[in-house]
Amino acid sequence: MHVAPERGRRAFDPLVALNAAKEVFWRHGYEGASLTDLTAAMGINKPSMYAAFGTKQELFEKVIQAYAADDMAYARAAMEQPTAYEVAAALLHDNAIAVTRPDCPPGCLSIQGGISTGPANSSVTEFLATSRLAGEALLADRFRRAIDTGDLPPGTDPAALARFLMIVTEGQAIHATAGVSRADLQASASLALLVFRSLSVSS
Amino acid sequence: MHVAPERGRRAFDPLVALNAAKEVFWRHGYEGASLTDLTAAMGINKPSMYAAFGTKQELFEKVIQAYAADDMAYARAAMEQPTAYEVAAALLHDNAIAVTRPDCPPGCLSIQGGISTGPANSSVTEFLATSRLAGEALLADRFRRAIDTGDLPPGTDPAALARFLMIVTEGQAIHATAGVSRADLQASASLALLVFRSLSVSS
DNA sequence: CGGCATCTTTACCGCTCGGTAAAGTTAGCA
DNA sequence: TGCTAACTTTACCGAGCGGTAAAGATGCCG
Repeated sequence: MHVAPERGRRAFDPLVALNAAKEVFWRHGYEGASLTDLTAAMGINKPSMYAAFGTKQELFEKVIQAYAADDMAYARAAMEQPTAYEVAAALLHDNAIAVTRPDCPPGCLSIQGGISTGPANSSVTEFLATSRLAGEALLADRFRRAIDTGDLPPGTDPAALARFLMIVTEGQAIHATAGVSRADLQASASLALLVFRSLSVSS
Repeated sequence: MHVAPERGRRAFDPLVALNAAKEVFWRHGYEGASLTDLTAAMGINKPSMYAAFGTKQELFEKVIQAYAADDMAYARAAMEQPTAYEVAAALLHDNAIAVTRPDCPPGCLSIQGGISTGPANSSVTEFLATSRLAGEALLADRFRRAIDTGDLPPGTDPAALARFLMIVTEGQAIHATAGVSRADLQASASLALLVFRSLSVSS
């Protein structure tokens, strides 16, 4: 697993190229992004792409890793808020911002990337769905701790609450791709947060 | 606009074929569904498909019409409920059912069909987004009437409320494609409906 | 400066895509 | 029964797909 020392140095910055590929996948999805589109945006030819990142699917996986590390950092940060309500508020409001960045395509790469694919690429769809559910499980854990500390009422279903919030973020992402404004998405986030006022009263 | 009387009769049922095409588009999306996949599922050859339905895009438009008429009937029915709360409850619960039908692909054709496409088919994405927002406008109108009749508090923002509910339905659809169960989606619907308890208290 | 490992470029592979021309088949009407 | 209009079948089109072989440029090291 040792990479040989490079003799003839690479003529492009892999990080810049990866970010360019990310935007193309984000806008057109895994199958909608052709290698011609991708390499044109990356400023390199197909064999260079192949040597640096592997197959199209391997490139996509690296893009997803970069996306999770950079563009999804707000979600990890939200979970560190002191109270469950603040966790939810940060998640929903920061998601409204994330899916309407003027310097990025609208929506969320995890959904745009491959919510549906042809029969040959169903593994892409499954991989993205699994990783979204993994994030939801982390959020449920956060709410479980909130129940333990008395921050949320004992009867609360932490998994259901996490699922509801993730559903809202996904709906926000879909809405963003339809051109709905950041302000309107934040209004819906505020509306969604009203459920916290009734949590203690519900079963 | 008069159709010539048919001499050599068609050897397949166009409605059955259209339903078969609907399932393929629903599962694989507009671009992920190849003409080969589509015609195989429809039980006909490409020229027959072409003669009966036109181009792939025209076939897709006819599929969407059938989908709106049949599979989205629950949404129109929900809006006829007597109170705003019952409208929302019917919409969210029936949507949870609609996106998890065992005899249909998971999720919603409007999202699966083309939430992202290659550069050549962006019109499909735009068409679907526009029709989703049209449904949302109808829902906002319904809430506007509810405010007029005193069913909803005067300070309520009908467009924001409609947007929130549509966001939830879209998130449910995405969740359904990840394999989340109907019962879990209905639990999140019940959670979302809690916002109605706080509507009078919010601005 | 020569040798060579590396990267980049050009050109191309087999395959599938959406779409169609033309021949073959079917059925109603005279 | 034979003509004719419609539909179906077969075979194919140019274009673009993901991926790659082979030749040409580049730069470090001895």
